[in-house]
Amino acid sequence: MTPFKQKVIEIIRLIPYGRVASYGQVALYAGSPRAAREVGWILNEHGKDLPWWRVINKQGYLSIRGGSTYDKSLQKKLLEAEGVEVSEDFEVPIEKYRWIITPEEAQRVKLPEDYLENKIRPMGL
DNA sequence: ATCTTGACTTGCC
DNA sequence: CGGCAAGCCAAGA
Repeated sequence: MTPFKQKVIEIIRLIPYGRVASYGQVALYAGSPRAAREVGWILNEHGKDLPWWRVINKQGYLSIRGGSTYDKSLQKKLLEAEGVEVSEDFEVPIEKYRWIITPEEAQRVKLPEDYLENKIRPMGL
């Protein structure tokens, strides 16, 4: 269990009910802006202990692949149960539901200071 | 040690 | 819209 993994798990647990975050966003908050792929790997491994359905890709699509333990239909159901809109083709208006970390939470997970000073936001925001 | 893969993202046609 | 390459980090072969 690497520190990065621990962080990622911590971050994902911070995502509130009814909100979503992208893989890249989680990676960013965990201190490695480009480790989005690793986030997916971690979710696949620790999904059972996490609100895995609140993590989607940046374009708003549910990224789960066929072979995974989890599937899009279940994710769609779980999201809708929290009030998040999911279209027929599994697209979510992510900007509408995106979770932005608060300074308090950032401190709790020891997010490097410059992330806050520069007011770094999720990629593309 | 080296190479491939992946629930990703971005940039460049 | 769509495809493709590169970057990233860890796991497995």
